[in-house]
Amino acid sequence: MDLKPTESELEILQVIWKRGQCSVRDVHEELVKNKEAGYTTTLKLMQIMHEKGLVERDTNAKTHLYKALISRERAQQGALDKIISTVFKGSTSDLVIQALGQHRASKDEIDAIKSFLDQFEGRD
Amino acid sequence: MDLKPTESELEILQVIWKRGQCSVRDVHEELVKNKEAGYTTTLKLMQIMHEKGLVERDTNAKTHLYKALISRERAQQGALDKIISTVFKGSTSDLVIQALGQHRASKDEIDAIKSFLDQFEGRD
DNA sequence: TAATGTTGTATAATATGTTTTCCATTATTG
DNA sequence: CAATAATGGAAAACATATTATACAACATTA
Repeated sequence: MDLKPTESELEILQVIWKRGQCSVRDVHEELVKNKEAGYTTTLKLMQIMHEKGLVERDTNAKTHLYKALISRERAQQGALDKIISTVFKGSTSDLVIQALGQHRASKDEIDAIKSFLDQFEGRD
Repeated sequence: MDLKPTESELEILQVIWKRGQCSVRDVHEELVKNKEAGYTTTLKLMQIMHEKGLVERDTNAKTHLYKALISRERAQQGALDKIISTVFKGSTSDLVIQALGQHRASKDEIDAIKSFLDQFEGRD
């Protein structure tokens, strides 16, 4: 299984991840809030995603319901792996530092990350 | 200016960033260490990158010399912005935590990140 | 100096992958 | 059954990647 969603497929996955289970129309309504898109375009993409095994669907009712077969976490990791190797010379800490440096995190975020880091302390 | 390098363009930029100034052959020799590629393919890609304004070139000598017009940092930020919005719901700290969680950073890396975070402390 | 080989760039054609649209068909339900 | 909504397939429209071929510059040497 390849399981590497394209750009548009990710937009659709976003919606499915958020709502859990969606009809094509559900997804489409959500997408058009942010961009132009024809209904059949959304439909077609979801069909393709089904062929690729990115989503499954329940065809019992008239309106088919789609669910994600790839987790948000896995897609996140895939995206991270890709950019770490293509622009960050393989260095995760470079990525982390660049992300934090630009973003100017809030105190809460910083604390969340610090306490997350504490988990690892004394483990090596 | 759009300035969003494709996958292959990034591979080429890697080499240029590392060496500073390159002929097509320089880049090509480096690329073929890691993958199959025809010389004219590399040439064509670099020509396209020139058209897009990703690189500039000095055509005085017979062998043209290319330099990057986009910095590694900017490409990194662009890549980060993209995946933060497409898979991380806009949350930078989610990205950081996911990156660290998977990667199992070394103590040195953790310390580097912590001290980096300390810079921000008390700034909000 | 004319012929030849080498190395480089340019261009055109082709292949591949993604996104989008159109339309005929099928299924559901009022 | 008719109206409505969804599906599936074909194909156009794009973007990206690859390859083949042509041509220019230059050095070498017979």
